[in-house]
Amino acid sequence: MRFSQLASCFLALEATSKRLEKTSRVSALIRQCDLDLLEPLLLLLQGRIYRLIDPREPGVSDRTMIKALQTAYGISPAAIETRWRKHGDLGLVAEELAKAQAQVRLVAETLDLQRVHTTLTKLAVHEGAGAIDHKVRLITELLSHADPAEARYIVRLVLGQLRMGVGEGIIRDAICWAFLPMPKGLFDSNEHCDDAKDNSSGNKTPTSGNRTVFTCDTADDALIIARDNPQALLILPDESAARQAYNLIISTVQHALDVSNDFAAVALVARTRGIGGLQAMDITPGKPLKVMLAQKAESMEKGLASVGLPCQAEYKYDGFRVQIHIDPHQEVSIFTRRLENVTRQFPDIVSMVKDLPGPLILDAEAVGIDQDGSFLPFQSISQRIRRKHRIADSVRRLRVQVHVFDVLYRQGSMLSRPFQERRKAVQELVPINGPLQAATATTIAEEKDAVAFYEKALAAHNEGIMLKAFDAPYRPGSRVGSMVKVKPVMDGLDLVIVEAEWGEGKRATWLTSFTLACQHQGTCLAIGKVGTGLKEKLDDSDEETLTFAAITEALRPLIERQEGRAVWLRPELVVEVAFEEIQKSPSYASGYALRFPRMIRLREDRAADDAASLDEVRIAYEQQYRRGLT
DNA sequence: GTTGCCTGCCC
DNA sequence: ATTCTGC
DNA sequence: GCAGAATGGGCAGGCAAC
Repeated sequence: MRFSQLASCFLALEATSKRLEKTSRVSALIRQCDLDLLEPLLLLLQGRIYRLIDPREPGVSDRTMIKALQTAYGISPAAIETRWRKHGDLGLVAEELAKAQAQVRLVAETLDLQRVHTTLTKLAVHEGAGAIDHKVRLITELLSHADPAEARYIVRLVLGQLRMGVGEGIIRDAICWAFLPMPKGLFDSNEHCDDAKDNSSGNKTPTSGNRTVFTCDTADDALIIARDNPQALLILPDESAARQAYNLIISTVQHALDVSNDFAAVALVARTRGIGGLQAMDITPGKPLKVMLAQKAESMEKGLASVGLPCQAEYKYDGFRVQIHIDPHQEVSIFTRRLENVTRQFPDIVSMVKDLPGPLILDAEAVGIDQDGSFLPFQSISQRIRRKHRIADSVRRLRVQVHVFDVLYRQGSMLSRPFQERRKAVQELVPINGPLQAATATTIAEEKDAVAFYEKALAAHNEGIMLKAFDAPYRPGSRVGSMVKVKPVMDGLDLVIVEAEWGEGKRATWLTSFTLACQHQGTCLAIGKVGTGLKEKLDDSDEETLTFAAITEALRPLIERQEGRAVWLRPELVVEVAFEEIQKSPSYASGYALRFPRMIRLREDRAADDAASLDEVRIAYEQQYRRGLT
């Protein structure tokens, strides 16, 4: 397959926000792709170079890419930054430069998909001195053969930012559309689907001919027929049944992805062994699963409404997520939320669990504790997560305590078991106290129970609580309403904007990142940046809406100097910023920084002198750890 | 030899 | 991590 | 209701620049 085919698919995907159209285009592409190219194709469609579980990384981001563009197109870094500021996307910069060069350059080899992927793979080679030069050469080599559209996507692939609105959901659905039996009549009325099919694969798609029509009474019947007849076209009694059947087929693929985290393997099984093959795929202790994520609740009331009563509440610990595996040989491995293997970094956790009855998969939070057993701030424990050297030393200095809150595998997969049952397994497996312990939890019958437990959690220096629906299955990688977090709302601070940066992607024409400062003896001391909380679109029903456009215009007259994407401002505009915590900062001039900052509103009534002073920040810093003790 | 920028990944 | 947005 | 794309601070490691 030529890389240009992928590039033109990317162009079409970028041009629409409609999910069905995206799904249709992706499915057309994977349907016509040779089976041995499925792996690179599916990776590149996701904007990845390596599989999720592959520990390799390209090691190239903005700065190295600017060097590569400099080498490839002979343009100075300053000029590249200027164009970056204009387009908000280095891929678009490359495309522009490639266009300008196309007139001078004579021949170009055509790039094929396999070659592009293989070359990108080589970015990860670590070879000490000269590594950056090597990466620059690899990128330059690809760009020298790329037409403008290809250049755009080569750059974005290297940076891991396709910005096409295509994620795992659409690729999952596309695998279904391409390789599995489908109910008739669901998307026929959607013109885009037919469109894409006709355009890119004509009438001879592997699955469109020779279809046997089956009439099914229910969605469950349809799934059975689909399993036994890979070429089936399913006729359901009505649209609702057809949709149910479709959802069942999608869930089958989702299940296979959940347990494998490997799109190419799943696509191959779908193509060669159909639904039965997908259903037979199962969790393998030792292979990581994605973790289930919690939604944030605006209040206790809304949180409880989301999970339903009665429910379970747990402390929300300020540590990091660990998925602990014991395989059939009783070998332990530990994975982070992003499926990084951190077993080597945590020998202490390995010894905590090594005598549990495997095979087993536990979901837990690891928290740092000091000599007295009180919690350490997240910054401390984070020193251990990526450590490669002097690990034994760090194990001695930074002790961890592991709070187990879920069991995903115990005598078989527990994913579809109700949470209540999984939680019972936690209690059977893990003690209440000690270095490895069950997360502190309670049953909530009504709101006042939850409030009392929440107060207790805060008094014990936790971030807040988790609320979990008793009957919910474990949904790897999803952020669903059956699991919510409730955290305190912190007071905001009024701070002055002293610098800003132009945005990227769809926010390229606005200032989108703002450096904040507090006051100290007549000068501004930086305390961090904020770049979220503002809206892209004006909300007519809300007079107070703060948009990127509005703040950009408010700041424009204050611009003193610009360089690349950076903007220096006269410190006049005051904004209210919310945050979770004030931290000691090793980098900001004030000595403090805000954890999870977000913009609340403009304070046009305030002058720079009215912004928070360093003393106020210091007081807020000291004060925050007393919360919940009163 | 030391410092500082860059990257990726925790939150 | 938080937040906003489109389907 | 969910996925995706914007954006935050700080950490270790690794390379380049000094």
